[in-house]
Amino acid sequence: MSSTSRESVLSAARRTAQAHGYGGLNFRDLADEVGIKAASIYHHFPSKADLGAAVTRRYWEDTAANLDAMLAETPDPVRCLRRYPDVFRRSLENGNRMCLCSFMAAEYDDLPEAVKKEVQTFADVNVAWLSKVLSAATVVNSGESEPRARAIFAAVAGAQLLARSRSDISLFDALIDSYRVAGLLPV
Amino acid sequence: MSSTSRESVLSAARRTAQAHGYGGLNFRDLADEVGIKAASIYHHFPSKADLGAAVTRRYWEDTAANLDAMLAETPDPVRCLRRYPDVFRRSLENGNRMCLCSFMAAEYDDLPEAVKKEVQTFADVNVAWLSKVLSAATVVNSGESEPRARAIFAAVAGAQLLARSRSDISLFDALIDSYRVAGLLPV
DNA sequence: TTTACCCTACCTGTCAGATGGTAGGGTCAT
DNA sequence: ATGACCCTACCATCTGACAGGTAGGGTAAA
Repeated sequence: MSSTSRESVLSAARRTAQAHGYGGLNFRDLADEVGIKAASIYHHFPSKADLGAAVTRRYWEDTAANLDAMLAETPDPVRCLRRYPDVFRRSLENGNRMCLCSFMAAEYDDLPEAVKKEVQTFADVNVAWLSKVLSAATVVNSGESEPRARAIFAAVAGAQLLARSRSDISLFDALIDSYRVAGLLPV
Repeated sequence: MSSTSRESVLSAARRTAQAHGYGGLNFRDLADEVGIKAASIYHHFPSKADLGAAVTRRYWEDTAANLDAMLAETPDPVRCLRRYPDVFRRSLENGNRMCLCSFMAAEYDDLPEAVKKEVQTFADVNVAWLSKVLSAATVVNSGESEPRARAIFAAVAGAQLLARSRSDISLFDALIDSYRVAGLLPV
């Protein structure tokens, strides 16, 4: 029971930030959602910046775990790579939300330093995983896997952003498909 | 002399929104920047939503004009296509800012309806232009130019987002380069 | 040409609501 | 009796919005 509030705040904040960004987070609404009072959140997180950093850190930790689980489940690197866009697709499925860190990349100028750091780590985690799987798949010349990983990450994030602005998941699917046709993603 | 304030508000709002989004716009700061009082902005724009829509509309109008000018200046479609990412690069050069409509795509849930409409038009303008130039360049099978146009638009927007989150223009350049290597953009 | 009227552009003053944050106190398990 | 957890009650600040006023310029009937 004890640490449940903290966890609830964390996951409510995550959901909210995926729809409204860091700026859209506020203690009162968060508290209402969790069922405690706004001031009580300060017991778990000394400031909004701390909450933001904790949420973002948890976000990339979860993502890293998901990606590793996916690779364990689908060891064939080409098939696994094929599933990568699903990670971003799921946010859209979940109420037309988007990647927390893409949103925060937009809000970059207004982010506390600690939050910026976690946002960058999210990108690092994705690029590292993609780079590893690309290498294993040998779809790309060795030494080219990291630039390609970055390109895939950026392009998929862009596809999510555009699809969100139309509330249209099929647009996301079409974009990923076009990336494959064009050769950015392996077929 | 008369309509100068309105224009000043419009361009100040554009600069601000490219760094802080629609949510980052506020009448007082805008008024300070322009040199009038906050309430006076209501003389030109009846509400924040109206201001937001006007700014966004002006933004895609300017972009459309820029793209057309570029095509007039560089009629060779392949060479012109090569210059397309520069449109997005310039925002980064200008104080690590980003595309107004990419930012607003993230803020989509909190946007007034009139603003959403203009944001979508911005995407339409870009895709239409890219599609036209892709067709002329015959780098893509006919019928494939529009999906490819969308893919390029989304990918370039994603590259800008990632580069912004690192305040690193050379990362943007590297991403565009990777897109070319991968075959998404013509070399 | 004077009087009456209207328009544009901006101002002062104010308000209600939201926001991040603080002080200090209560409850309950260990 | 100590600390984890949560509360009530505030506060300062910011925000979009509005009411009402003013200064200057144009228009037009008398």
